[in-house]
Amino acid sequence: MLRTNTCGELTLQQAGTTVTLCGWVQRSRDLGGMTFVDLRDRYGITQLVFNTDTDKSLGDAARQLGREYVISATGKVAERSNKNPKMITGDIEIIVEKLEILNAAATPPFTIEDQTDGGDDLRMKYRYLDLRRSNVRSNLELRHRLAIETRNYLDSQKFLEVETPVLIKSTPEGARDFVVPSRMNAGQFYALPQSPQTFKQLLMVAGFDRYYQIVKCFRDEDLRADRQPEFTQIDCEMSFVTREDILQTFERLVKHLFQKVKNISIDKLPRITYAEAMKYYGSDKPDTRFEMKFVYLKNNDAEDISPLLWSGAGGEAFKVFDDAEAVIGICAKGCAEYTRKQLDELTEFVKRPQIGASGLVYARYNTDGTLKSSVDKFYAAEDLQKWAEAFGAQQGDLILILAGKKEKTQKALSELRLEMGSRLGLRDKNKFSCLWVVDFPLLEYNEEMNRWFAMHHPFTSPLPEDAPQLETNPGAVRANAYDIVINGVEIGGGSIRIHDKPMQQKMLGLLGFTPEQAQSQFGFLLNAFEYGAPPHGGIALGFDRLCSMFGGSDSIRDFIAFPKNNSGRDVMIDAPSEIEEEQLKELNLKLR
RNA sequence: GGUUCGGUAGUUCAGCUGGUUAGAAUACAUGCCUGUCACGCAUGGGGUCGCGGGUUCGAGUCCCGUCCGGACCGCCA
Repeated sequence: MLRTNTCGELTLQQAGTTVTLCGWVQRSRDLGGMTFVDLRDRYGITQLVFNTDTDKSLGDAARQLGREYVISATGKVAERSNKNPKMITGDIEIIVEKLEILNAAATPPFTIEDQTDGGDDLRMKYRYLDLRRSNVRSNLELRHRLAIETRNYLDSQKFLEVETPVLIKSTPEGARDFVVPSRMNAGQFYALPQSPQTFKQLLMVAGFDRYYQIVKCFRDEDLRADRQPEFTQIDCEMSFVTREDILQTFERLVKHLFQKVKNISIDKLPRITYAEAMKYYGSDKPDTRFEMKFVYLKNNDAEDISPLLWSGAGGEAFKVFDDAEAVIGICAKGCAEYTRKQLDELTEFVKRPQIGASGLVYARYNTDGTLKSSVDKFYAAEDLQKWAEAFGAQQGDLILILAGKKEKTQKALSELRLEMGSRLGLRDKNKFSCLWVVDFPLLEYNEEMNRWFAMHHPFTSPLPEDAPQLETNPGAVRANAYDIVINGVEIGGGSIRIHDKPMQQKMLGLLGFTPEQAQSQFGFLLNAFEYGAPPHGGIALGFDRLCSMFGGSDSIRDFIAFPKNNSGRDVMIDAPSEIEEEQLKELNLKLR
């Protein structure tokens, strides 16, 4: 060993002993007669002292040290005359007797500090320097902790970790596949898995009973702050279970992780249906750290919500509301004081093309009890009063209303709800609100493609009570599927799978596969179902998202050692890149 | 494929309505300094204003194109 100790562990207890530390020069402070050097490794920072009086040449050598030099220093641990309470090793310092430069370093392009001066692009290009920063390192330590605790829990529940192949077969459903040409099979391609879905089901057929894998998955789609082309899932599957068993097993996993990693106790996870989520939050992944549920003033296609609109205070009709399929609003507590400018900002917000509302109606419930709205011209005071009641609004609150096509309005209002939540400081990164969303629709109709698509995936089973409707009214069939949502982020999802061949064939038929296509694409699975497939179901949790959630960040990139940028590039190694003509030839590929 | 914001010193940024020698902080270098810990003080070097074209007497600034990066929409079963 080149060292006797690390830079994060020495205290007064070791005072007087001679130690050798190795690490990187964080910073040096040259005071003329003496020089202080902060030596850093993964474990912490320890101060080295050089005194010219004691050893002139050693003092001069210390002055020559640049940032990020790799050095070895031997000396006595001594109590400091000026202690630094901010440092773990702040009580001691090393009076250096021997200094060795193990490797000099060029000046780094950005500062290796918690608050670095480097931008994202530069940090990614020199990611190995970025990873030296303690906050990035602690993100990866958190990731490690979560992986360990996940394995501990699943192991305790008799789950077996089994590796599944990475070179598999391309399928037309779902996301775009990454594709790998096969040299030995000219003109043929492997695909990288979007998830080990079919393999884990085959493991159930094989009788493995409980499987998990912390596994890389690949999707060739555009990136986001929370989406990488290669990402990691906690992938799980269980046999002989009901939905209830799975929800409880993984609810306990989530509680275990919060308890062990963050020391937070989580209550029983509430469950809401997809229909309720859409109705009250306009989203299938509601952020339930705050209420602010939708209130419907009008909803043409629901009988349970009576219209709360009476148009024509001044004999004039408000066409926007009269023509709308739905008129929905939220109540922002204590926002009646919003200025014209703030309201204009909100209007701009909902009118952005990404959200696409055509306008925003507001009503202030003033502290004097009067109601002032942007549609006073069309509605009498008593109408507004009825709205306020419907919203449960109190004096000082602000009601914000959108109108239009129902689904679009729900979606837009969902964005506005989140925006208001943020403005009101209701989305605290240190608070966690988890829930299950259940009973998703099994199928979605795609108008462009003119056919049904699986909302989850083609192996999801319908709810037994809805299955008879598969032929007659596929759109109404609910799936035996569930998502786990934390703070408005979809952390994971799964379902009870189809485990018999006729149902799977029917499902693939609904999705537009001919029997021949079904056989050629998924024959291995259909055949396996003939040989005693147990009832089974499972879930997959987005591990990167889980890490960023626990770390209180919106971006998963800081929780991945070597992430890709927005265009799917690794700017450090400069991938993807062109390949040699020779390689192309071997692979039987020709570029256009 | 689309919307939007940005690209100026090693780095992070400022740069007004187009106008004289493009600034700050930090980093770096040199010197001084014996208890610093974001040490301090002084001095200094450092710029293809992403790239190409246009408008103009004059462009970092305006226009067009292009490249790169960020956020978002589409997409992501």
